[in-house]
Amino acid sequence: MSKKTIKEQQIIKAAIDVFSKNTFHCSSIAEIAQRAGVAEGTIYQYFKNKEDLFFSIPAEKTREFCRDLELHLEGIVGAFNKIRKFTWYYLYFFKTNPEYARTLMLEMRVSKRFVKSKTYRSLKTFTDKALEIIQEGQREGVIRQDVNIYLLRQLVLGILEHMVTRWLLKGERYDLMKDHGGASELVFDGIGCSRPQRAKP
Amino acid sequence: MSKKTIKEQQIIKAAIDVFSKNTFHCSSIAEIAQRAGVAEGTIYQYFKNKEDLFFSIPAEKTREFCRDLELHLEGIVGAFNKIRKFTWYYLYFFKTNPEYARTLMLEMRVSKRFVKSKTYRSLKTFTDKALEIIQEGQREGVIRQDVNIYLLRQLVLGILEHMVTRWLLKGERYDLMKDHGGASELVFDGIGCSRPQRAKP
Amino acid sequence: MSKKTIKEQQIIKAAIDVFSKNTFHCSSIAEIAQRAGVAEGTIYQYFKNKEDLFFSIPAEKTREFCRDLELHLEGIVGAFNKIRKFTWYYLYFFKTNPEYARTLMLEMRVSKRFVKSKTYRSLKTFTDKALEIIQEGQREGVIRQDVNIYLLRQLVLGILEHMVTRWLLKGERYDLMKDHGGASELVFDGIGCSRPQRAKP
Amino acid sequence: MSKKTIKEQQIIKAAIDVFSKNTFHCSSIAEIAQRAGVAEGTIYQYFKNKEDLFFSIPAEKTREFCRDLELHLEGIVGAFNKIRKFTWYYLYFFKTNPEYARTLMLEMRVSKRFVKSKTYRSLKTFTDKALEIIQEGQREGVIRQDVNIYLLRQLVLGILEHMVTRWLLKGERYDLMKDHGGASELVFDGIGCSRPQRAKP
DNA sequence: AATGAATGAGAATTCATTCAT
DNA sequence: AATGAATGAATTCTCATTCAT
Repeated sequence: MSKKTIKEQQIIKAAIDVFSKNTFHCSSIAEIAQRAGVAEGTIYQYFKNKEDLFFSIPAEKTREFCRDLELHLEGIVGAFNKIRKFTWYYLYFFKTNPEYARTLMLEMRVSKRFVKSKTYRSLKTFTDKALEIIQEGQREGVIRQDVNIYLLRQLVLGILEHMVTRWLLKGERYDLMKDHGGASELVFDGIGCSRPQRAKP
Repeated sequence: MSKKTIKEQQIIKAAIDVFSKNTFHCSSIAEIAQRAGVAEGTIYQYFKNKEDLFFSIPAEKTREFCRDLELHLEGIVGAFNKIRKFTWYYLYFFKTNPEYARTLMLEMRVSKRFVKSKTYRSLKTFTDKALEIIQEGQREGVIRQDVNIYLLRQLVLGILEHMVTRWLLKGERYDLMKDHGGASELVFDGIGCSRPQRAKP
Repeated sequence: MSKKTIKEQQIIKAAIDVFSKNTFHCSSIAEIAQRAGVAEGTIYQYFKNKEDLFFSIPAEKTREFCRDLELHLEGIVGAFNKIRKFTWYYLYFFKTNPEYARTLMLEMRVSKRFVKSKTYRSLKTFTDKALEIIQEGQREGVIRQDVNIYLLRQLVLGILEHMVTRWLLKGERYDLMKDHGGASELVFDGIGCSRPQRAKP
Repeated sequence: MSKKTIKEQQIIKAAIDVFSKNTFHCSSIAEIAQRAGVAEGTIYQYFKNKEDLFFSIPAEKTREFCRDLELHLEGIVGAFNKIRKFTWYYLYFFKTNPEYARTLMLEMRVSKRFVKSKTYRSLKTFTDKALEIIQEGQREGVIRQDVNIYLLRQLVLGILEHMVTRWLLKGERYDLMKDHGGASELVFDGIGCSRPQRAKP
């Protein structure tokens, strides 16, 4: 990792800490600089402005997320099992990165500017993965053919997002994954998946 | 309506407009006052401060929402039909109040201070209604007995919230209700509801 | 006392309370009105503006002070005894009117606008009295002829003022009159008074 | 003097000018900044807030006063002569620093917040000096042994303070030092000092 | 005479960003 | 490349005063 990149990483790490404690507006460049151990001016060597720094966070973190997601899916057979692993990892990732979770879910996800940003599009890698698994499921015949796969993906991701958001707003006072069983059974058993376990007449 | 209440309403109306265009921080009291046709100082006769005004919006709107929801549910028989109406009205309400939708979904819902506020608790009237219908469904036997009703409610409301949020972030460029059929079929046909129409052996 | 005067008195009483707690600027008409049990607008029926009300306080209190001073000096014989009584009463008055003392000494006395005001000149009644006693002392021969009586008056009043001010700034935590003996002995024994008791060679 | 200190001095100089013209409340940061030739924000780099800037004035000036006082007392022999010089320098200092005099005497000296501030305690250097001289006088035998030295100091400083305050309130229209002779003779000849020149029987 | 709702001017403070060193 | 002092725009909130009722 080049010297430049090391400093950039330092700054992003500090930014995650600071942005996760406060609103975008209430987070100050001064505090980020202090935490990163650099001068305020230095931040402007690496990032165009405050918003640019802000949006650099998910770009970085999404790369990390996708890389590890691939590892976790490695060797798993069957779309159904992959979906389980996918949702498990999603919740696990945010449970273990609560600062980032706060920043992404409570600040960025609801920002129109973010949705239009280049970074937002980088999340596509991840949503594509979800779609890919669903399609695999259809090919395998464990997901009904007549279901709208885009709608299905939206529901799955929507519920996951909602679970994380709710957890954050409740102050992370309960185990984010305790509902994993219940909620995902309801959703994934129910929605769209042919349920071979239920005998048909 | 008293003269005092009229002015208060004017200010809230202006506040919804202004807050929906920008962040809380980027919305200025000056602009709200101008839109409401009052002096800046007048706002402080009715509201303690900017945040108080901000949180007064959902208090007011939730009252309106609940009142009309009751009307729409009037005369409907069967929990299943009530849920359909409930989700229909939910989407209809936000479709026809997009400014308020933006303020509530993109700003307030993700604010920890809002979640702790008195106003947040006033939303209980509405979530209670959802639970009531689900319970009715269990009594009627159209919803499985073994399902966790709180989890079910969370899923239903979570998906609705997600649909509205996504619609807002996409710039309201499609019809929020076009998915009503598909999404709610997926959810409500699927989740927990025994499907009497599918004959069992 | 006419109805008008009663209300005026109520307002001045409330004003003394409020102004003595805070700076002129930090005292609000709203609080004075509330304490006086009248509407804010009513105050403007009796006083031109905030400053006018402020300056009306010593006008009123000085009348009270002078009236009672006369009573206390009644029947006292000898300039020297009169001075003692004068200083005693001065300290006694402020000790028993600490709110007014704070307002007069810490706020008004140092205000250029007050020194120029009509009210300031009303204090003349009182300083004239001091001069009168000193002159009497000269006539009696207990005060040296060669002393500048204006300077002498200034010293006496200056020390008294200083004693009260210091007491206020120290939070009124000691007895304002405990030094009466010591200080005034030093001053009045010492200053200017020919001391016939000390025989000359 | 470092560049930082130079700018700090500029600001304090401007602050003295502005605060001496108006009340603390009526003095604006904007005007101080303008006079100092810096941006408003710059003031907040050096001072925590308006009050901090305000209280920095006497801290600075007291240092100057004490330093020069020592020089003026240098080489003077005899407590009595030292007291004369002390009072002379006191009046001389305020006569030549009328802006500062106004700020200190008419605003700060009567502020409870100031009396509690750290800066106020720095004035101790100066009052200690007065006490030291008085004690020297007692040792020399030119001041009576039975006099309360703290009371004596209070009287001396109180009269000086009063002379300056009166001069300021009268618009500095007369020579502050013209009474130096008269007043201090009255006080220092009279109070407490054994007058060996007056032969006792 | 009394009210009190409405006014709107006014000021401190914060902080992202720049740029000379 | 790194710094951090300097900037100055931008905004909330207060409160004396007015005036229609």
